[in-house]
Amino acid sequence: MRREISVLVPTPAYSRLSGPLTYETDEDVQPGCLVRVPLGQRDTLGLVWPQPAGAPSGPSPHPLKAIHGVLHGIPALSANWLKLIDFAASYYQRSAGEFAMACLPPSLRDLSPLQFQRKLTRLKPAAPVHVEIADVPPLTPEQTQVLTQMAQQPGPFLLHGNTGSGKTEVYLRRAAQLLEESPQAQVLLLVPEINLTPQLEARVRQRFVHLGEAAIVAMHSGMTPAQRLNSWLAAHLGTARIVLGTRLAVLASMPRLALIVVDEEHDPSYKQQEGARYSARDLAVYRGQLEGAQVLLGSATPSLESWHHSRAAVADQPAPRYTRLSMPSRVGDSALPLLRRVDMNNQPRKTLISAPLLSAMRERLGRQEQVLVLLNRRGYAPVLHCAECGWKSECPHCSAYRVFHKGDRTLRCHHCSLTQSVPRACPSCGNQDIGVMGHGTEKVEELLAELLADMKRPDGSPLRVARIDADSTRLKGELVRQLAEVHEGEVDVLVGTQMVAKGHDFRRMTLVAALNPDGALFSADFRAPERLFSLLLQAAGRAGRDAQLSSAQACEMWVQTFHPAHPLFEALKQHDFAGFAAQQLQEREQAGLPPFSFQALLRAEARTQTAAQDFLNAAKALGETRLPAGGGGLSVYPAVPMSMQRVADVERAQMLIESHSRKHLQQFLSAWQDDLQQLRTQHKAVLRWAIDVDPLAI
DNA sequence: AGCACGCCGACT
DNA sequence: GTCGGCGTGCTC
Repeated sequence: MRREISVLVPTPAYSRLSGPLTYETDEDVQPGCLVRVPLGQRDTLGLVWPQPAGAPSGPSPHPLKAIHGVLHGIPALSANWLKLIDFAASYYQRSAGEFAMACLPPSLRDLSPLQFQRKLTRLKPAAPVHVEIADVPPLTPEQTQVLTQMAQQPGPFLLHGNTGSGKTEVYLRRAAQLLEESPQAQVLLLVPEINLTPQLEARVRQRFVHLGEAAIVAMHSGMTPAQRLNSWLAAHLGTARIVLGTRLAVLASMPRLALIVVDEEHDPSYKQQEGARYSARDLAVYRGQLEGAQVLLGSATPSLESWHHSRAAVADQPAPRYTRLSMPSRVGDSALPLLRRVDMNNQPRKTLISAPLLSAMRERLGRQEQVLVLLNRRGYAPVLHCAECGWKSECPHCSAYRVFHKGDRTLRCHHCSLTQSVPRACPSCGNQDIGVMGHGTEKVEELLAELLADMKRPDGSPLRVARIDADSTRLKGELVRQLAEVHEGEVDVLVGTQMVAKGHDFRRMTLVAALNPDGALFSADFRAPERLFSLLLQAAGRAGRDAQLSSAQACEMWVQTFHPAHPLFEALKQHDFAGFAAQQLQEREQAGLPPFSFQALLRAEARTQTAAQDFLNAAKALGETRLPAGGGGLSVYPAVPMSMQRVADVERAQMLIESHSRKHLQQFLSAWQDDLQQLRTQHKAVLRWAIDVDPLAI
């Protein structure tokens, strides 16, 4: 019997084909089935979508094409999963087809029904094994308390636990409980960056070894297409009981999902920064509610959004959305690091490493302890400049300076990757004597090697200063190798960007220093203080995880600053996240910023800044006719250049839309899409545009 | 986005 | 005479 079915195909919203397409078929295909369909000259993957309610069953305006085939052998994607895609696509203003196809494994797109069949027959079944699980640490009273609450309440939960308080153990225990309760239950464990946490995967595998090797799968963008397909199938078929993945895993098909854990929930990498700009943390909360799975967000420094959503209940106010759980103590009672501030106003101008910090470092190193030095700027010097004529190493294609890398004597643009060798003389006036301005990690590494040249290790060899940043870890496997060196004590001083502050525990590290964190104190980005606090507290948490250290060796976090009395540092000194958050939230509330308002950005890219802004302002004009009189609590701000205005010769501009009501913002944005489509024909100079809902940086 | 069609410059 | 540049337009 010939039937008409709706099918999602991979077409971006701006291709004028935003909705599902209609095809004919003889087969009995249900929503959620994967099919091959003809699309123009192509043969492409499609996802059968529920027929729109009250579908006009009259004759279609155009002759319909028949589907090419069905990918048999797996259950259809669940109604809940389709609903998740539908919600996510509409919330983040993308077409459902684009969203759905983007979260299916890429290699699925290239398989014919026959190839797909063959693939399925080669899958490994799950094989539980009978083994004793070793090394399960005893629970602390706080962990017990938190687990009891999780067993009694539905959530979602925000677990606020200091670094070292044993959050991971809570995740594992709760997962174990739920997996045991139901022999088919599945757990989704999300982490910011899987490359940084290979030891987490090892720990999960060790703890759940009895489920069998196939029951635990990883899911992240670093995997090969074949690996990703295997993991996806295992999750979809229920073979995988635990999925450990990065943000893209939040959209994996898991028919028996019982628990979603979002570790380090504040981490910005949960927000996708291109294509469909979704927040995996926020989708996790929605998905948990949709599928009846418990949601646990964990962090030592929760995002202010999550913290606010877990505030104490107040009469006459809407009930908080999350249940807050707290674990303030460190396992083993190791002390929290002490904060030491160096007032840089009292140091000689242009000091990079102050005398008090250096002597503290030397003292630690003398006791064979390790030191971590943080500077958020890679390369040797951020700018090269000529004192004669004022030339600076600007990038010809971007609104940024090219950074001087001494190691390979290059000038590199960190935005468009333009790399040239360092000129011998000023390219503008020929002056031989060009100098550097500012400092990066390479310079710190070099300087520390000089300053510590007289110190020896117990075996008489010189101290080793190493650097870990995006440059030193460009080659695959380098990060893991370098971190292993630090762990083994081969390295005495580690210099790095914020990438080393995440996720790694260095047992012999007893001093962590941030050389120049002041930039974030007075930044135009209202989230900068939140990120700095989180970074510093996390970095401090790297230190002193070794409970065997005596109190005389108590760990220290050093901060060099021109604003030692800044409230952020006061709160950091007390390890007072709650105080810091309260103060920040108060400022946000007064300024009408998130989480007290909701934002979206419309971004445009064009060859000229004017073209980009013209498009945005035309969109603004059309949008404003849609606003109710008085604006309805919604503001559309004028177009402005982006803070990185030009990248690779493309000019970028953006426009902020703000509302006190998430619903109003949503309604406005979806209606506005029509205007934007219209404008496309009149603004051919605009290369690309995109809406970013809940943007992280403005 | 892909992938066609379509109309103008440098090569066997 | 063809190969190939990317401008414009369509895909149930």
